[in-house]
Amino acid sequence: MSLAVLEAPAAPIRFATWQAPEAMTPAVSSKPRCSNCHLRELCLPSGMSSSDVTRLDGLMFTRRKVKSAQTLYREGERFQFVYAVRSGTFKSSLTLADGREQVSNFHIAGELMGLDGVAQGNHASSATALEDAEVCAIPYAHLTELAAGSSGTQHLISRLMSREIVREQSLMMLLGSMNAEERLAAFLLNLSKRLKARGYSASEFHLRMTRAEIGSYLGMTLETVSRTFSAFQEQRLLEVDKRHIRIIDPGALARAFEMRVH
Amino acid sequence: MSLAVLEAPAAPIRFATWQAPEAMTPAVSSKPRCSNCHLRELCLPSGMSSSDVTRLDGLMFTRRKVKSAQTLYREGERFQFVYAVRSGTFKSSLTLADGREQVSNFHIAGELMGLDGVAQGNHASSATALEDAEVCAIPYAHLTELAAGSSGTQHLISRLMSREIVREQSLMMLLGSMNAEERLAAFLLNLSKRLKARGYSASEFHLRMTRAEIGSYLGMTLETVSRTFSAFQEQRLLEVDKRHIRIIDPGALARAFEMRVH
DNA sequence: CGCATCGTTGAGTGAGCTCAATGCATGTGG
DNA sequence: CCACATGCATTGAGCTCACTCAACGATGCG
Repeated sequence: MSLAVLEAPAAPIRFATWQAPEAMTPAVSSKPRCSNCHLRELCLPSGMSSSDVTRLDGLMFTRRKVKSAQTLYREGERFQFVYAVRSGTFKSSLTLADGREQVSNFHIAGELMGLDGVAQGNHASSATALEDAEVCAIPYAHLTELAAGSSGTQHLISRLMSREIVREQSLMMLLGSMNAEERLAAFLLNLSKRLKARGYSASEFHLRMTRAEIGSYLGMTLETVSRTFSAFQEQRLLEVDKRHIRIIDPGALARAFEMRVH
Repeated sequence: MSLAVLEAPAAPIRFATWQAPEAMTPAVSSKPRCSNCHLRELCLPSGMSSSDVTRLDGLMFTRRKVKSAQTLYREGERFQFVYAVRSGTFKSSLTLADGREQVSNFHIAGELMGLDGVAQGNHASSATALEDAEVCAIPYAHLTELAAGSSGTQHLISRLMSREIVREQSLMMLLGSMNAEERLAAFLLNLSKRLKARGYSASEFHLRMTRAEIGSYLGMTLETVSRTFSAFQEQRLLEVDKRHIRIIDPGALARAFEMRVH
């Protein structure tokens, strides 16, 4: 890959009209629908009117199981599908020249992956399952077809992308102006909120990623991640047992970086 | 502001249909058009077919002059317009709790600002002119109206947003895995490329931002920026006189970080 | 069982931070 | 026109946080 901040403007790209699902995607018994999905409040239809969600049911997409450590797509591959996580956890990552990987995001149920591929028509990052997972593979060309006849769907796509821009801006802020404790605190509180929104405990959870992956995401080494976990435990903010985390004092954890970010 | 990585999913947002331009935007003699703008290859119409650009001429927008140090919009303000830079330089920034600002981008002629506002309906960052400047203020609601009748315009918006996502991913990579010299080299080469694409010299230019702003953007202190400039000068990679930069050895500058990013 | 992966912890180091002094350019008011 | 203030950049000195290198234990898989 090459650093996008160094790239010249992109060449024109046209997306083909969507056609029949490919052989690689396993056949499903009955057509899956967004409107009766238990993740509809969090996922693609989030914030849509019910009539728009009904329209979204016209969307042809397939479910796909992904085993732990398998990749859903790799950077540079042709961009065809946007993926919504149904279950499991994914990481998005880029590979640096020296072989190290840079993790750019983690995705849990109800979250979308692959929108970075729209820009160039190729995926800008790779997506790897951190545990056995299932996704909805949504043909992007078909999604835009649908959007052509529905301003609700059109706004939806724009909003999802803009949200991604805002999210990354925050992460840049984190990487640009926080120390190790603040970074890890922000990461844990963010994960906690997302899990809570999905009906899981906000205070106790299991990390699906290694210390190295957390470190890569937060711009620090795995040793520093480990030491910072230990430090939080000594301060009685957390209980840490390998990947099992219990947040004892969320307030103090929040204060760790609310000094910098209001 | 609050860190978006900590936020729960957004509430539904509807954009009003665009109406007449507001009193705050000065009247213009004749309706400005994209199709005969000298920046059309770089700006909004970039990569569009000529028929789509003709369609884009239906877009009602106004020109607006901005004095140095004036803000175009502030974080939290209602998002109404997307801005295209016609001349001058802008910075996008967020304000941290301790009063420090975090610069998230610099914008020069032909570049867009404000797309981060789509997500929440409010601007997620502020835009400040670093020199006297002029922008095209494009009503976003009107842009989406236009997109509803044109898949080319619709793709354009998606692609521009996706490009922004990819750009920020690169910056995250920079902030997460590069040292001071690599960061400054990447910044200078990026600026050089963008200036070259606009017909300016790639090797000699004037920085419109302070050392503090560069430092904030790159995640380092102004002193380290200054020292790194001096180091590059000693290595005969640059000639630096305050804000005037001459790149002597672009190859060596590129090698400074091509070791990490291919 | 043996090997690989993952996590923890220690010791030492250094890149980049903070604090501080100084110089230069520009603007302003008397 | 001078005196003074202000903003920006440079440079030095010292320190510290997070990095590198290393050892070691635990876990899990083929």
